[in-house]
Amino acid sequence: MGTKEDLIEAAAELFATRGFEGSTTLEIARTAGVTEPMIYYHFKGKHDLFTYILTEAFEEFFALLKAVDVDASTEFKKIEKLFEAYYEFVARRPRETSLILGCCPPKLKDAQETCRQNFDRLSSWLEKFLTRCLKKGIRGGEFKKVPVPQTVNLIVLIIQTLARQRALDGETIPGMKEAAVGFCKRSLVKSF
Amino acid sequence: MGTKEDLIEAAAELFATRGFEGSTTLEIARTAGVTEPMIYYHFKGKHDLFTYILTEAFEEFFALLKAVDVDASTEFKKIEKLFEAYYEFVARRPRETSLILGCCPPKLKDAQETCRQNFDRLSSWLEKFLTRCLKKGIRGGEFKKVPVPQTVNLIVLIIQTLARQRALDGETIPGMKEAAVGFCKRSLVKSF
Amino acid sequence: MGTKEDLIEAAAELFATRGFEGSTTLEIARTAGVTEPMIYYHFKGKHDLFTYILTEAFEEFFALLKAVDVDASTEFKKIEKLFEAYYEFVARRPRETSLILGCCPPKLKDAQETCRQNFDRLSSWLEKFLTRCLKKGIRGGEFKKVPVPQTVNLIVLIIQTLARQRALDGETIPGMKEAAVGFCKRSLVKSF
Amino acid sequence: MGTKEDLIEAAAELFATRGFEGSTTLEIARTAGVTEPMIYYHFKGKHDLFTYILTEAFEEFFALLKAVDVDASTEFKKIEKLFEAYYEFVARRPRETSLILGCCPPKLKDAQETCRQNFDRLSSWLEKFLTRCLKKGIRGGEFKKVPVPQTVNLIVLIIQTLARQRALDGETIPGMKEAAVGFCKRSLVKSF
DNA sequence: CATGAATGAGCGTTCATTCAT
DNA sequence: AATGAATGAACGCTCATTCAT
Repeated sequence: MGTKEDLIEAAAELFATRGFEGSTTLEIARTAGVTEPMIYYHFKGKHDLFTYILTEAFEEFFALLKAVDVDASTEFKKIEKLFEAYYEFVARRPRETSLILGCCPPKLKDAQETCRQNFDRLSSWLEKFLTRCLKKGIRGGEFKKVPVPQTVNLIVLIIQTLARQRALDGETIPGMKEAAVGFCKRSLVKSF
Repeated sequence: MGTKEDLIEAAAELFATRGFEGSTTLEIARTAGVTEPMIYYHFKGKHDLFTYILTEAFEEFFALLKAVDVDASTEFKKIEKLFEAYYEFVARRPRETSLILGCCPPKLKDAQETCRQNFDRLSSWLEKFLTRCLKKGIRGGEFKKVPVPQTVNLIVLIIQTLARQRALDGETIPGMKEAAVGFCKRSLVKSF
Repeated sequence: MGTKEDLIEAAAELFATRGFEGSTTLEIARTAGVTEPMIYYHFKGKHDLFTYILTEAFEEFFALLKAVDVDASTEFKKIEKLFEAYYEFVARRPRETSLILGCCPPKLKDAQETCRQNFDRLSSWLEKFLTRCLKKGIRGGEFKKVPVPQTVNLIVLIIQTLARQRALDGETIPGMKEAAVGFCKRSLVKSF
Repeated sequence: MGTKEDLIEAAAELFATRGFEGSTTLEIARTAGVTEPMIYYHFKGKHDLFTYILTEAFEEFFALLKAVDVDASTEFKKIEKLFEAYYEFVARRPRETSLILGCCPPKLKDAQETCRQNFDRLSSWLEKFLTRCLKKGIRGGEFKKVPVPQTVNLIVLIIQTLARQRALDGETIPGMKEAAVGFCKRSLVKSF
């Protein structure tokens, strides 16, 4: 495999487990089996390498999410699909999930970050998607009359933390996804 | 105020906003208005200072939780009280909440950490408390028949992430606590 | 002697002989008999150390020049005094002369440099001083009718290059100052 | 044009503007539109490339100087011719003039440098040439009785610094050459 | 209690150079 | 003739920690 791929591989692993500041360029290079300057041959620097990995991960994740936003027999089915998309991504890219949902480095708080844009894009996509679901479901009599923005936030929170848990620790309690879907269903769907 | 308190104050603020690795001993000392070696006079080092702050915070938090574990008219009331205890702690110690629930420094993953013990103690306390609640509630007919360990994990997850959100960003969406309690109530309580 | 002074001493020596880019912080520290981080304890960095030395040198030099700008029996006496001021400075601070007049690092070309301001200040002072001398001398019949701005530039050039030569190589040809003064006198003064 | 010429062109430009240490092999290669290893195909290394450029420049310069050393009606005419040779070279090869007369890299101080030999050869040629001029002129009554070696050094100094000034900054003050020639003439020639 | 001064170890980064192709 | 990939060595700088006072 190419050196660049090795570097990405090594960096993803280390960033996910030790964080950005906690991983050194020397460690990354050594883990990749090359010397430090190779990082600077393939990337502009440590930060660029980090951004590259995150951007790639976000792209793949957004592609997965796109498949969620389609018609379904009920509104709750759509929410269920969202759970599945997250679980799918965790399964395929556990390390990247840690990076996206996990302990985001304090740096990402700065608005000028490229990565920050992806975070915001994800948040607003989720918000719009779930808001539409809930409103339609309530109007159509499928859902109970729940406060929309707060419930949206709750569902996002549950999905993301669940995915993060799974990415970091693995499936410690089996059947979490089904339980979470059930938990939400009981809380939302009328005839249940 | 004493120097030690100034140091704790400054360190708590910096650790909460910049993270452990992102805060330097020089910054901490300067913010506290003293010189660096004072850190080593009062504590064994940067790490010890961090541990001290976290341990103190945990103690206060555990004291708050103890008040939750008393009799209540219904099992769900107990869960509601747990929500309130978390919100109370966030209100009183927002910085410490960030430290306890927020992006925990990767170092804390090491099992030998003193802090890790507190995390585990909190987890197991919550698990035991909620497990008892749920089982009693189900047996007594108050709750629907939900899968206990998974639901326990879900409630913990919701409470903690909610508290963390509030500590980090403030009450961005008003009425989140009530919405969360309602969300859980609908999902759990039979006659609702 | 204090560490800061040792660092200044070592840095002045190295900067003068090897240039800014050619001197490393490690060399400077070792020559001063301390470790590298001491540079960063006493100065903001390598660049700041350089600026400090140059600024100090310029101050001393300007003080010397101030003594030149006084009344004298003839205009040429003033020019002679300027030669002497330069030679005095070379004798007292040979290394600093090398820095001020010698191979200025390419960086100093940037207008935003603090040092650049000193260079410009020196240039304009010399220009004004000599322009006044020459004009007065010509008007008063002491000097021949020479083209003023060009002759000013020539005298500056001679003085500075001579001083630089002396700072870098020492007095290789004896009696250079007297010869230079004579050279200019023959060229400028009428009754000679 | 061949790759080697492109490299020389690019390197001359960069060395002249940024200095030897300030120019990197990557920059040189990129400016030349080739890759770094080409430098090592055509030259022994960065240093060799520098030496090559300087040596070439010196050769051309020496050729120009040879034309100066011929008979002329007066000794001062010869000196005037020397001024013209320098100005001719500046006009034809401004970048190389910067390299030869400009802030010579500190490395060139080492005696073992190939370039150093050229510098010395130039110096001694100038010294011999001007010494002969002055002695003849004094003996023949054309020149005033000036101290020879010092005056030689002064004339060299004036010519070289003037040429350097022109190469680095352009003709900032017009008529400098004429003024310089006039300055020397008044100082040297008796019937003037 | 408190500090100014000092340091070992390490970090991200750059650079001239080399090598396999 | 030319290049992509790779590296050893060094550089400017930071940081947690220590020590003499």
